[in-house]
Amino acid sequence: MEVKGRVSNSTGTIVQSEDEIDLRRGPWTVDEDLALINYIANHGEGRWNSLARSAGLKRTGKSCRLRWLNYLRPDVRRGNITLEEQLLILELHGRWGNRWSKIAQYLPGRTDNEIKNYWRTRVQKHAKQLKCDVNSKQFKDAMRYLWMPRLVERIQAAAATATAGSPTASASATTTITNNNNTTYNYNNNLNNSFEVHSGNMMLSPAIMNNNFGGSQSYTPENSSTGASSDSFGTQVSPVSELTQDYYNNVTVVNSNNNNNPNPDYYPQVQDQLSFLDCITSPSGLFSQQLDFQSMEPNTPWIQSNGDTYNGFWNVENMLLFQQLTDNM
DNA sequence: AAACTGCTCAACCGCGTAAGC
DNA sequence: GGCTTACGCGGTTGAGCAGTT
Repeated sequence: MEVKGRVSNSTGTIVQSEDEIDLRRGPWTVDEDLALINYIANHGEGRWNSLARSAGLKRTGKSCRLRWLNYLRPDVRRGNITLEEQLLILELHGRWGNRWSKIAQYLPGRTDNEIKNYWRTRVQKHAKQLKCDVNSKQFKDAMRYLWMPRLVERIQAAAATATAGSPTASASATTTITNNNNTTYNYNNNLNNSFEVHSGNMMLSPAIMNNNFGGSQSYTPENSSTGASSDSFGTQVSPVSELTQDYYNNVTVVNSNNNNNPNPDYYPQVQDQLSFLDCITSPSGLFSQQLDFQSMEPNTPWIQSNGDTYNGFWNVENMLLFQQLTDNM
């Protein structure tokens, strides 16, 4: 797809500025991705307009920035949104609304775009099914009193299953992924480090969850609820992720600092960082409004047997619960 | 097998704001 | 203070895919 950049002058005549000649739009090609990755590896990011020109990309700086931040960054995390992430998104959206980038700060590796898409496609869909506005009190209460407690239950269950079922593995273990072309990628280098960093910075890291829910094992990639959930981090690799991974494994963009963070700039310490323990237990915590997860009756199935949280939630039973909830208000 | 429908998500757009001159 | 440029954010679009009829 290639479009010529065109603008109209004061008389309405279509003119073509030098900068807009051959300006490309639409999906990025592998070559473009490589050019961008290569350029940023050598020169760093920022100054996106000049970067686009210098890298020989016929793209706007804006487009380059978006492609890098949302897709090509080595630490961008792909795959399904995990249960912990779902819970966090629901809670943080309740707190901040559509402040996607702010919410994304608490989900390392996730982009604001991804969270926004998640909210629009999954959460808003259920509001639509319930015939109420996503910002209505009814729907917010349904999320708070039905959806979120069930998510916590699922997270606990996943943690318990992982504790019982899998031997503790070394955090430095290699994760090997083989794609359809039988190309193998070992996640024991930078990305594995970045994964550990993710777990360390993650507000709802499995370690935290275990601590809060009675688990005692230390966190490892294998026993993480990330792995136990339907999420496929580490098992679902997009072509471009492979490209980036391959590039970073073989062409080498090595971060040598000792904190294992490949690029600390991506995850600045959030000033008012939340404590999940506080969220659950503190009277001033996020979930403090008469919400007691531990005493919630797990009477209604939260998920279907296929593990699909969303499709299984708004079943008849929960719809009735929702009805009762709204009737009592 | 073809047509249709719904969903997902990458990419674009417009706007507000910060920074630099 | 005003202008320009760059950046970042949130809203929206549309291509591609999967599922259904």
